[in-house]
Amino acid sequence: MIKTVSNRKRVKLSPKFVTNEIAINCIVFGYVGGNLKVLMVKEENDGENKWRLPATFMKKNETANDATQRLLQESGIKESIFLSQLNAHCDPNRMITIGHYALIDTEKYSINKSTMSWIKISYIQQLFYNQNAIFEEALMRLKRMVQDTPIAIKLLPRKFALPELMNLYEAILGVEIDKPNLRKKILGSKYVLQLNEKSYSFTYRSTKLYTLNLAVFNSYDSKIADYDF
Amino acid sequence: MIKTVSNRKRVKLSPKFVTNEIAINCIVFGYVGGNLKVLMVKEENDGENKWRLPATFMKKNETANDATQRLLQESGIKESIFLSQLNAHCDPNRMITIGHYALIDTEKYSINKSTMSWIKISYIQQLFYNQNAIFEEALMRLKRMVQDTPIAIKLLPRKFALPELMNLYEAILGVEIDKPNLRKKILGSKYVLQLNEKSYSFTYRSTKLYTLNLAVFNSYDSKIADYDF
DNA sequence: TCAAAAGTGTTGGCATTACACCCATGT
DNA sequence: ACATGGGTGTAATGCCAACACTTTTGA
Repeated sequence: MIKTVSNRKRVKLSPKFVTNEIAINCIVFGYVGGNLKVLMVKEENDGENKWRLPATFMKKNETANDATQRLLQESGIKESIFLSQLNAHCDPNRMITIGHYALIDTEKYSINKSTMSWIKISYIQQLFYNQNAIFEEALMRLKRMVQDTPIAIKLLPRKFALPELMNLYEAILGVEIDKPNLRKKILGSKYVLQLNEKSYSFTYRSTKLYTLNLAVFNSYDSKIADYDF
Repeated sequence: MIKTVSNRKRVKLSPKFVTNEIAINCIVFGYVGGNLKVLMVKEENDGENKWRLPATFMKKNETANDATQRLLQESGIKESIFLSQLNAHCDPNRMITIGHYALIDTEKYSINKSTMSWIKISYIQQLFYNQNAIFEEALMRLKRMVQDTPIAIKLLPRKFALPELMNLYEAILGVEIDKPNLRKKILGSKYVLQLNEKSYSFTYRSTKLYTLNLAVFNSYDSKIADYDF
């Protein structure tokens, strides 16, 4: 067996090693008004209103995760469905930004800052600095997760219709979904329970309502944890 | 369309926001002597030789990727098959460590530092600080990649036998592989070309040798790029 | 009454799994 | 000669994509 170091002397940094300020930003995904949206911050710039990703800096005694939780709290989001770190992006001589992405149940929590709002992902164009790269990374990770786990259901309201879920999948993946196959997959999975109610909220048509089968869903929690990386 | 900020005033940091020193470490995987191994650094500690992951600190003008490349260079590794960032691990009040993992063609490059050596992954026990978490993360990412892409072939010597590839898969995934099914998969994929040679190097038995079909393999480069996240 | 959208059923193909088996060879 | 490990073939399975189809319902 290989013996490894259990405690090590404190490293002394020579001047050539820089220390940096650490920025945190978070791509917050939510399903709002039938659309996949991202939480953005309004910023006054030369009298014009423009948008950027929510961001903060790491404080003393905080981990990156702590700082991100704080960032969410400050926006009125007490809890997220899922939160994970993305790559750290380095802008030499400027700063290091650790990206994150979060999934939010927008039925449970509403943002409390007038400077923020939900922006449809198709509207997001050119972000400044490295924020586009981080956004793309978040979207790619969301796509991967949504294809391999049932987590998308948690983005929907507690009572939802299958066409609504299909609409969400299409928004996230950016492709058309085959309706019969999606129904088979979802209903066959036992993730959802059918309710004795019908809805007119999503479309003008009435549709059967379903709700998450928590017991079955929770048995997949360990699989969802894999998507931390 | 939403307008976004294209340039922003420099942020002034208040004293409550800390700046940190950024450590880099890298889990370097290689296939050596029929085993999956990781590059470790010998460290004198109270007269005993112990092992740790290769590490450095980010210098001025460097990105995390730059620093990792430098770390590899300093060990004699000019090029890697694959290199990707892992999560940043935060130890409050101490430092931030950005993990990386690299795959190395050990036939092409040999380490030039007497303080380093290749350690079988099954021998790696308790690492100090957060290095275990980073190691587990690297291994999980490697497993995922190896299951979904043919990259494992690139870890092998230029000429290799199928039982050797099978052995590598078993070492990485930690499970038994069904021999007939693996053969079908690999040979059916056209990733490999059969050579008119036989080998006695891997086992005492003679086996047919194969080599990577670069043209076919390269058509999957874009898929491999997905594993940056 | 008609179009659009909800909802159902059938099919074929592809990939994965399990496993039985033959063959070559080093001891 | 025989055990070990290299190498081959086949059948069962399950998943997924494609698509034809019926039913409902709001306008």
